[in-house]
Amino acid sequence: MVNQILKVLKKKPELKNNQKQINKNDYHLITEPKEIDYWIKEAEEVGEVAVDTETSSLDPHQAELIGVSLSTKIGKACYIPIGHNSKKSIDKDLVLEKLKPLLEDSSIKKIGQNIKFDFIVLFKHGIKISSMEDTMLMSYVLDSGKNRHNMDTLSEIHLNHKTIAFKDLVGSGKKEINFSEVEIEKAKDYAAEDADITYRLYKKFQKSLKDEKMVNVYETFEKPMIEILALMEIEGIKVDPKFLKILSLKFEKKIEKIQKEVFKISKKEFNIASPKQLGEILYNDLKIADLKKTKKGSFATSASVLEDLAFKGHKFPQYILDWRQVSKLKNTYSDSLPEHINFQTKRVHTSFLLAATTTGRLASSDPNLQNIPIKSEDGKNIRKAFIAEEDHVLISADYNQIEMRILADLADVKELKKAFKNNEDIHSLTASQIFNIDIKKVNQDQRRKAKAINFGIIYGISQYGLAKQINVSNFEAEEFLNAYFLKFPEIKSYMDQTIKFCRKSGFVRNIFGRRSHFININDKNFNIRNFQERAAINAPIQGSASEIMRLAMIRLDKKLNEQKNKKTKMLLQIHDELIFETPKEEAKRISKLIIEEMSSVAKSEQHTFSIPLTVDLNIGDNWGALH
DNA sequence: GCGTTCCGCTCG
DNA sequence: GTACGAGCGGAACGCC
Repeated sequence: MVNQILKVLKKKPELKNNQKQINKNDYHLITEPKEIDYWIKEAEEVGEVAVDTETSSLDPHQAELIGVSLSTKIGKACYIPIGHNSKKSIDKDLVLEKLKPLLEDSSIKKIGQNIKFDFIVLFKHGIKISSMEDTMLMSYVLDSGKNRHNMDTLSEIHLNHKTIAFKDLVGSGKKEINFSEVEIEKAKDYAAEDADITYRLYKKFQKSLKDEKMVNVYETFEKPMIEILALMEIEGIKVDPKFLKILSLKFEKKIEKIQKEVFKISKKEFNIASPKQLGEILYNDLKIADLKKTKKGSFATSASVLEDLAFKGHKFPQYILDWRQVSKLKNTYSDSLPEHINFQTKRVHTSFLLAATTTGRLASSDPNLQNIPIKSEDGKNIRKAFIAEEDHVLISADYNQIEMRILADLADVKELKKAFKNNEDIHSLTASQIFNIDIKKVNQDQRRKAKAINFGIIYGISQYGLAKQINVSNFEAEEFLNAYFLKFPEIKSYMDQTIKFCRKSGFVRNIFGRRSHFININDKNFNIRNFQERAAINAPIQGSASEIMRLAMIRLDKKLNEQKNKKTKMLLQIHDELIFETPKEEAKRISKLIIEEMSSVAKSEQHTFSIPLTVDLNIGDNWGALH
């Protein structure tokens, strides 16, 4: 709820009345290959060039190249049409032959907006762009959390200029046409503008990064990730569609069976997936529960509500929970993953988003491979569909308790640091501290509660939230927290200091200097303010962890490239875990290397941690076998 | 019909 | 009225 309010606040750049007109007289349409030479010479002289590709699809793995635009000077750009349905289009091979040396020349910077996309598209055409700069990532480093980082928004905010909308060119819905059908003159205006705007933004952001001392974050944690992630996306991962088909059928049967039981009780058929209809049945027909509503005034049928009812012995809500779980697995995973298998590579290629989170974490989409099920038995089966090629294995390596370790380092928590150095069980230690008992006498329930508190701390806990989570009274939760802060006073002080700093500055910094902005931290609305405070406490912890993983990926990429045959491929990152694919005979040797490199990030030019980073590693022929 | 929001589920 | 950070699918809604 609060989150949604904040999202609304975040959108909407406001154009000032005196909007700047960008002169388009200096936008050139290239009509024959030799005209390109002029632009290459210009790029060589200035040592940098803004580049943008136009394609037939938003999916770079199946996108056809339609055109390339270049800009070497503010206000001056060209468009090279190579895949248009028009006689004016130039021969693609000739153009790429000319552009290849420029794009691969490491002494000339190639500036793009989300240039990972262009890298992938051109890689498929035999060109490997080097020396990349990215305005999207510069913007992200400068104000993660304040704005979105797409070019239209950036142009409006920083240049006070509204760009030509892509939709105005191609239309939308059924009437949408392919970019290759767009009239070349219009395509030129649009594409040249994109390159021009990108170059303008680059110049502006370059200065801001220096002024705000954010160059290191951009250079160290963003730029090296572009190529690494692009190559991971291009590599993809093998998924067994037959296995998923069988799972879908199994889920289908299970869904039908549960549905029958549900209708037996409701005595009529309805759409179980509709919270509205379900609410009617639950509250009006069956009258199982006291009426509960969501904030918007509709019936509340969330898992926590249904779980409470199920706990009281009702069968109906438990059936609904089971139905939802299985239909989620079917709709989101077993039915949908096979549709993402690339028809040429036979593998699934996710997209890793570098500028999507407020903390510096990556996100994954189309499909999201960072939320593949693991917690339920049915869910685990989905993971078994992710497999290694023949004679290969998958390796998974994950950081152990990374966020608690960061908290220990960041807040300088003596007891925690000691425990990590001695390789103790951190939740048991916490339990022994807050319940004041010997660590050997900690029972399951005490450890469970301590674990919940440790998580809560990382999330910027409230006693109310903790009480709900571990099902104790508010009073008891408060007692636990008091005991906790008494034993770990440095944590309390970290939390207070962090909020204080954020109130004053509007942002917090993680260990490596990245900022996360919380511009509503002083909001007069209690909910919004508290929400931002919790997020501000969490951001340096979650953010530092993501930075550690970035450094590990950069080190590993370098080490793997130094290997003789370079057969081991990094495939996926799931926040604190990396997945690799490697020939069987290399697995042992490479595993050692992975553990070494990941652990060694504890000591880097960027930061020396006061605690060790330990890594757990597993090998198997499918992802399901790795835990 | 099409785009956006709500609700609920998945993960770290 | 609440744990932090994400993305996706289906239903509902709102606007032609």
